[in-house]
Amino acid sequence: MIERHLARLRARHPLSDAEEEAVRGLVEETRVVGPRTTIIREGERLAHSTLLLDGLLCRYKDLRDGKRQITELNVPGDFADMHSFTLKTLDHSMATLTESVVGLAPHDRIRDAIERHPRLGRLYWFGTNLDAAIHREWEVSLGQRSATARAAALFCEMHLRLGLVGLAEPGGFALPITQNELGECLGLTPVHVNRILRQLREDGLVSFRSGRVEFGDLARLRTCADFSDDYLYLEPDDI
Amino acid sequence: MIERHLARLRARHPLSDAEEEAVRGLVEETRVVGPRTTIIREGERLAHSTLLLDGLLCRYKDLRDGKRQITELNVPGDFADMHSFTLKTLDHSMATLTESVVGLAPHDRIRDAIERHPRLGRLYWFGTNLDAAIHREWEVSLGQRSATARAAALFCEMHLRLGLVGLAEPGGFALPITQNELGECLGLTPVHVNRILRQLREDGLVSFRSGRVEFGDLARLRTCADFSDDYLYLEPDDI
DNA sequence: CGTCAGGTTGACGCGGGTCAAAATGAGTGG
DNA sequence: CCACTCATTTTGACCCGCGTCAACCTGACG
Repeated sequence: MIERHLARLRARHPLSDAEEEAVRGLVEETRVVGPRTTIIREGERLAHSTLLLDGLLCRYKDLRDGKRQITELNVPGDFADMHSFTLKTLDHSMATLTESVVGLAPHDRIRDAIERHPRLGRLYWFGTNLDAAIHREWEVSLGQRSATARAAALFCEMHLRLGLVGLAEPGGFALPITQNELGECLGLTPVHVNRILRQLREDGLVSFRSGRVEFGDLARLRTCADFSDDYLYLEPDDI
Repeated sequence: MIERHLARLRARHPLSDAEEEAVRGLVEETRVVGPRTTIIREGERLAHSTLLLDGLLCRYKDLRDGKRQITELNVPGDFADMHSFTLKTLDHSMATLTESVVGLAPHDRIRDAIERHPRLGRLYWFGTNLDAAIHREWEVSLGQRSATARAAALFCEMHLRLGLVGLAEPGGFALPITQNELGECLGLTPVHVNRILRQLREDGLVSFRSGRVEFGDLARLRTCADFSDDYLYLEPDDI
């Protein structure tokens, strides 16, 4: 199942055989985790990074008043917390949204692989910088976009990211999360999420129903979100 | 002026003499840039990273309707766009807020230094992961905090980050930006920024006037913001 | 003294939050 | 197959934080 991770790496940067071999050697152990389970708690000391092989994860931060903000979603193929390699402890928690399969990659294995293959280090560094770019785009959504545009932008993003690992079709994709969880991504209450989903559906832009996103008019949806995919760095490049 | 950068690195991780020497060799050229000047435009291809030696920078993204969201502020000592080392092109623009002095570090010098000193690579990787942590905290602010709490949280963050490089006093610090720019950080209109600043001032928590932040009651301000400094990773650690 | 950027204030409107209740639908056990 | 439970979705009524619009004030600078 590590193929998805390799596919995602290769989509942007070619991999040598030796690099591929090194990547395959990173995962020490795989685990199956049930849905809605916190797997890493804010502040916990970590000696491994988590590769998402299948399922859906989120990063989130809790607030005093019981609310939480989801700061990113992770799709299969993502090294969900490669940043713990240098941070040692995370400023946020991580939880599964659906049942997931994760691979554990000990930090010392990562360090060895990187020292032997410096370019691999740059590729994984790129990966964490991509996470930061996604965070920035979410900041733009949360700070400037209307509720409707925020939802539209999220659907556009997830469509492309899931597409990279073969988990999206041209007309839609599975996103098995609740409207409440969608609200925690978008900084909205579940009630208002429900209202804007209805509006997007009635306008024929996109429908979100029983865990699936189905596009009605992708072009108009992109316009509604003022969406540009630049921040996802889909184009291959030297590194 | 690179001392501030070295001080910031050393505050979290000890540096060997060889590493320090390598850092000193990164900057090829320094430039003075006037206030409110865009120095890197979204999408531009970059062959160097920018070290902020003095002044204040911001990263921002423009929207179709003319608004913009500032996604992070950079303080002296920050490698403002180390992420361009792996991304090659940025998903956002960068501009000075005040007159600034920047050092240009060519990517090939960075690559050499890192291959010779792998730990230095991890230190700079840590730096970009810290940026991502700051982005996440801003997502929390933008998504969940009230306007007042957002401003309070930003003042707390900048106090600590500027303090790390000796640019803050216990009771306040210089933050020479306009209320409009503050609004672009917080996702608020300048009018509303003005109102909440008045409220924070009248409540005796903090005052923001003619480019300076003066704390009235730091403890209550932290409570008001639900602020925790964990995400700034102030504690030294092995890497 | 004029100009102009930025700060300040007030009146008013709207997007999204809050509260409450009902509808739906996926289990689960009898 | 039905009855029951519980999470989730849906809808309506109402409210408030923040945006909008517009005017005026302040201070730096020529």
